[in-house]
Amino acid sequence: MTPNAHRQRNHRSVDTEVTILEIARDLLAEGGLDRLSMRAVAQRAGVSATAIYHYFVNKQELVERVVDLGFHRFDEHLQKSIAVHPVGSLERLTALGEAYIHFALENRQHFKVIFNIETSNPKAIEDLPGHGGYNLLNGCVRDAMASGAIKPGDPDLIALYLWSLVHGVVTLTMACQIHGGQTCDPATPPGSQAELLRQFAPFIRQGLEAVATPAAVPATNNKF
Amino acid sequence: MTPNAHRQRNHRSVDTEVTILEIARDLLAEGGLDRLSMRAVAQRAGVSATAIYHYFVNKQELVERVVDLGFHRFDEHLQKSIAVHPVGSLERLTALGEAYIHFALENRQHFKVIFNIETSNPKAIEDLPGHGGYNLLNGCVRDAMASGAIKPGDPDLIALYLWSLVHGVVTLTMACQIHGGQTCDPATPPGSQAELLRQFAPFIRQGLEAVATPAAVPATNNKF
DNA sequence: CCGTTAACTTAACGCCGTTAACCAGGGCGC
DNA sequence: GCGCCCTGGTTAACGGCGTTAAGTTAACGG
Repeated sequence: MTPNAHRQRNHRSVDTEVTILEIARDLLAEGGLDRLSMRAVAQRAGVSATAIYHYFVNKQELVERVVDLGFHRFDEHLQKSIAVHPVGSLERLTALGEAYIHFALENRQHFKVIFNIETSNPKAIEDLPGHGGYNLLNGCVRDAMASGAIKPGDPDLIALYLWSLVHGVVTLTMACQIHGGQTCDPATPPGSQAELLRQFAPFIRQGLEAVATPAAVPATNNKF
Repeated sequence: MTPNAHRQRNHRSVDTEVTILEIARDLLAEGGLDRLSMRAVAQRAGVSATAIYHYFVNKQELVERVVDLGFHRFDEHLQKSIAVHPVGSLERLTALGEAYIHFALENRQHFKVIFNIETSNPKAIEDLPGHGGYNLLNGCVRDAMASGAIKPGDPDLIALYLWSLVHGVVTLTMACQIHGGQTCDPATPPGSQAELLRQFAPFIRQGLEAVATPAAVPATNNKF
């Protein structure tokens, strides 16, 4: 409401638009896409529902704008998380993965909408701000490869591999609670999934294939 | 007392219930949860919308029943896919992963609802039919470990690792089209993601960590 | 001062899930 | 056979949703 911003030919209030966006963001975080209704946003903003249509053509665009905001927060979160680790180190890669998981589980509703879910019109990865964290990951992989921390190979493929793994941990966790070794409570503490990723580290580093003497252990052949 | 008593006596009802379920399944596959409306199901079934409430307490239960059906189809699909491969082989594991991806991308809407997405009340993995394919995977991992194809270790942890990876490929693919090396068209051919998984095989088997002489390649330190 | 236009309103449409009330008809005890 | 209840339906309606249409108010440019 503060009309300190004068000299503008268009008296379109940027304030209201920002307010709507923030309210939409909050409602989304509170209860997902169901809670984020045009009417609910309008009520909380103190305007009529149709007023929103002066700033956004429809609900989809409003949601997309909110998602865009979330993507930028996501990217910032990731960037901060790796900043303290030396470039090219495996720690930097690990921190990135853990930050990914952490953000996703701390901002579930946002994350769900961010990564499409039901919107049914998947965006190209190139359209996402920060490529959905992919370019950060790609950079870390390239650095790690250049520094000799990981094997030489196609950095894009390796980045995709790691991304899939971490993203899978997140989505699987959101779908059904996973017990990372021992924890099975439905509360799902935020750090436990990052812990799970840490347990995966040996597989990521050394792989799964047996190295020598494959005839040592007798096969038990349990069917299920 | 027990609802099973009249369930057996009256005959016509079972037909309609099955009809409703099948229509709901079809509608879901066609256009997701949006298309699956009580009224749409009713119209296609030739009854009034409220008639459905004689068989299902609400939409959520109807969806859950449909999801349950989908889970069983999913499990059957996975079981069939590995049946031709020898127990304990890596091929069996690979086939399982590819079947997972294949089913998911061929039945996107089903898969999305199956793996929760927005239902916001995640089921425990133990409640899922076939544990969401997890027990099959677990068995394959144990067999492969017993036969010496993969390193000894915690089979549950390894299964979770592989599950996360494959699930990540699927969910990431559904979120934004991923170009597995070269393909970038939005059509997303069904086999290309399984191809992606096949490209991951070296990482899964041997890991990423450099094995020797890490000082060979000069670091270029590209930031992004 | 007047016309334009941004900002916002109310009314309404057609969906949606869901509830309430009602009704036909067949199996059952009497 | 008669009355009863229960099953499997019906129609009407409520409140909420996204969205459109039309109208209103006020600030600005000329």
